Amino acid sequence: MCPTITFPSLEAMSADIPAHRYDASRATEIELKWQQQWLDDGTYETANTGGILTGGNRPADPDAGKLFVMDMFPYPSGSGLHVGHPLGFIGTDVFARFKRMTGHHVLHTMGFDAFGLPAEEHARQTGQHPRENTEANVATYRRQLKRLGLGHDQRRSVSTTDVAFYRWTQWIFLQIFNSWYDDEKGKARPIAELEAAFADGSRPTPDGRPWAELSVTERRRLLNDHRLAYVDEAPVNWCPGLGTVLANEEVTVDGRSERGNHPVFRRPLKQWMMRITSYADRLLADLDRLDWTDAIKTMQRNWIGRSEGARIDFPVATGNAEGATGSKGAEGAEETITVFTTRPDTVFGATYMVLAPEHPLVDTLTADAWPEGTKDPWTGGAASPTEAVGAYRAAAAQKSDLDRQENKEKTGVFTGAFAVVPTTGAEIPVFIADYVLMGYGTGAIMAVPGQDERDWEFAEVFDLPIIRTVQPVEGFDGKAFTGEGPAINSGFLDGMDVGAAKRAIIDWLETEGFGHGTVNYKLRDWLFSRQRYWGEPFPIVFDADGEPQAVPESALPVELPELIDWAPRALDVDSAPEPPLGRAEAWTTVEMDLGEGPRTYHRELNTMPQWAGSCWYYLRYLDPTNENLVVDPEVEQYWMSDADGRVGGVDLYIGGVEHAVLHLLYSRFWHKVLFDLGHVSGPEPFQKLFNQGYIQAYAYQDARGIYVDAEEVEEHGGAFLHDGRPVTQSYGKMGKSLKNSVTPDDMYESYGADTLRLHEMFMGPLDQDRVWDTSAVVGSQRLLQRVWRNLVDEETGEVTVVDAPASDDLRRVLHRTIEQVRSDMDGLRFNTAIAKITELNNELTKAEGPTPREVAEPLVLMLAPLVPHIAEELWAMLGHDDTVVYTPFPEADPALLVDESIEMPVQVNGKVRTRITVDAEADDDAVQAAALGDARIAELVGDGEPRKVIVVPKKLVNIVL
RNA sequence: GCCCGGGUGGCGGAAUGGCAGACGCGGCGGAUUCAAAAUCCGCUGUCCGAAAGGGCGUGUGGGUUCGAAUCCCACCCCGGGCACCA
Repeated sequence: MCPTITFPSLEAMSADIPAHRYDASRATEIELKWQQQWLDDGTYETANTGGILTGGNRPADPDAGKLFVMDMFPYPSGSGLHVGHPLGFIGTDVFARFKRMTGHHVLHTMGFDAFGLPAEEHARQTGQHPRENTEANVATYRRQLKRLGLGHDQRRSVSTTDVAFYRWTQWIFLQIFNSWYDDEKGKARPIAELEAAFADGSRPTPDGRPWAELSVTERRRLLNDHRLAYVDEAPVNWCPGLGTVLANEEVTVDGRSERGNHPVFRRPLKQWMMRITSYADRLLADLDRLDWTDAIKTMQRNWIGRSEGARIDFPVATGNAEGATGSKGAEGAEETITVFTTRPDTVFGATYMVLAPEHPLVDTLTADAWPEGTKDPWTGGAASPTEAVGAYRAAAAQKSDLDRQENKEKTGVFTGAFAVVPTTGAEIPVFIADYVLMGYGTGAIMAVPGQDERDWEFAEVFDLPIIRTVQPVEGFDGKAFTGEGPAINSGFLDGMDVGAAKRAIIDWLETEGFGHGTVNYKLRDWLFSRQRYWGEPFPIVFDADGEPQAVPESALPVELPELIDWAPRALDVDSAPEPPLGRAEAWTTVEMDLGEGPRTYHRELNTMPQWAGSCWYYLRYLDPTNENLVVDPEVEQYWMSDADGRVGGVDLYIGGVEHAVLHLLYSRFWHKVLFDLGHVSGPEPFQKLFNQGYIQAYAYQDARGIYVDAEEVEEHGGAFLHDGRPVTQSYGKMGKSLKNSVTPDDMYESYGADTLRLHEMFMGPLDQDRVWDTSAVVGSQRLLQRVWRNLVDEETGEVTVVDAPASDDLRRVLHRTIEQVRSDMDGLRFNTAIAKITELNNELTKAEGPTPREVAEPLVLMLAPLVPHIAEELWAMLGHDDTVVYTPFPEADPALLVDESIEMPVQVNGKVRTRITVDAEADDDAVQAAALGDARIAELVGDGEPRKVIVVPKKLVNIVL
């Protein structure tokens, strides 16, 4: 036998690191091992209580509370995940894991929002077909998320681009299409019920003709006018840069596309709309029932923009007819201008009217010649009203939204028409001006310069009279007065306060037939079609008359045709949008029998917007394989209802604040429609919403302003150097453009996934933005190393934990830690939970001798939600053969939370001067005596009596001299 | 302009009427080491002081309170949202 010579490994020789230290390579080994184990065991598969997906885990306790924890699903861009992306994912995962350990039945999974502009734009950049591109990106995301150790039920993961998924997106579209909003009942109803009501005469047709006398096309049009999804020719946001139209919500304040920052133009176009405005009041009212932050609720409230006021009809005094005045109402006049106002009480101060340039009445009203009394500035220098109006409208149409915003000087021209103020009979001139917007209210206003700043400005420019109808407060020296005060110059309203005057004038308007109290909303109907390839096709065909008809449910899914040439064409401003699906020639027409025998129909060539899939994906998580129903009602009820009498829905939804009015509003709307139609059990999708902060990173620019690789920058005495040259520090979103990305892969290599998870949770409160600093990550790794070292011998790899009892002090620290960690985790305060765990571990480090099992095990269990892999490993090393995932979270013994004696600070005049130790049960008098008896205090108090002594039980003593 | 957040050591942050700065990063000192790394121990808001101890200190100014980072008033700065919305 040859003598064997053993060499220490190179690594051990060079680094001289103990063989069993918890370092990056050990972490990686542990992590990959447990990830495979979890997968093999189906550890994160959650059982439904009924329906199809009954396999998987569920708590033994039949009364265990359910918990549906969700992230806003990502769109898999493929341009590289950085450490900022998974912050929220880790947050939900830690919470879900904590809740599993406290006995809850937890549903947690993740899907992919893979249709829509971002995915298509990315495909465009890579030149790949969107489907290939998307599928590759989804696969990458799945791998990256798995490497993080996220406990998702993989069986429930969906992608919006799966045919099996978008089949149901189309089905929901048909539900919406086949519904109308019954204002009396305040809910959506099947369109068939409206048809029945027309047919049996219980509901008259608009023109009064019996249903039976209407032609098929007339009936169809009438019904189509009522549907919640309808085609409308309306001014839309046309974005040639993206080759598509956009929803209002997708256009930024400066009139550019939210995606890609391309200019957006208004142009009329036939498009699909969704009647979200019917739900404005409910979307607003139900916000009160949600557990969301006020910031998000406020944004939604502002977007919905409810305001109370009145509609008032102003008869038009045309040149050839006597102006209709008096008490017979506006019906007698040839034309009336209806305005919306929040201040009907100021109608006596209306001295002119303004229509939006696009207002439909403008053509009818515009006079042939300037009437008597026309002032010079009113004409815009034109020879006739027709000419002036034409020129002004042309100029207004040229203006972009940005122009309008930047230049708020008042412009306008007189139409040559006059209207009659119903309360006074006064004739006032009618103008058009672009400060009145067609998209709000009625597109027309009564101008009351005395009480409205904009009207005052206009009145000054155009030399129009100003009548105050509210008495300004003493000392008011401004122009328009918008505050509270008694009515003046207002006939029968005089002396009333604003509220009373509003009520009185509305009564009068209603009695006299000149108007009525009403509520107005800023919210517009939702533009729902896009001229893009990568989206859900509409399950709609058009008949020979061009009326849309639903594809029967049996014909779903309407599959997206494979196209070689799918890219939108580069288009100029004046070109018409051109849906790429028009290039799938064999697909565009279809032979079908929709009840009138086989006929040829044209398919809808637009696709749905990105939001379609995200509007309802959470429902599919519940029952992802159901081929007969969008979601089994029993399963839906179980996961979406709320036992605590709250509105119900997803129990915790974490995502970015950027979806405050887009996804979160659309989704609520769809959910309410599904609720009205009986497909879901509650009116709201998301009970609790939490917005995680953003991770940003430092970026560095050299003297030329060029960004340099942040990784290569070194700090020397407060100055930053790159390649020896000084650079300036700033910070912003991580990404290629700022050259400051740090990827999870970098972190896995240096520290492992558990350290990354721990660090992201430790950086600060989950809802706060924070700046990434890679050099700080080591602190989280050190914690795990110390925990490891307190339980395991680094040299031998042997567990050092002993079964001897812990000292009383250590035991108290443990139980206090358990108590605090529980409440911190429950409140998503992971940063402070980690700090408490660190303190406990520091106690172990300090203590002489090995760690007692009664501390080691709770420590591992408390860490388990945060760092599941190392926890699982240590749990196994401690001799357990079950997973930590479902092991009960430690509970504090209340008896150990109270101390026998406590230390109390003693203040003199509010400044801490000393500390005394007193019995925890000591009463206030005893504490006071002890404080006054302290030598240092006695010295400060001196001979005199303290004026007052305040004893705050168990907190402190304050002696006032 | 209006509406939300926020402002605390060199840095991330903790404390929501009761000991300001928990926990971590960074820094300084020590132990260990031939040396270094790693590890462990100690110190680390600031000023005065040898020390004991004391002064000051949570954006600014005022107020309430025995006591304020925390509550109230006014203002400044930073971030976000909305904005000719009648």
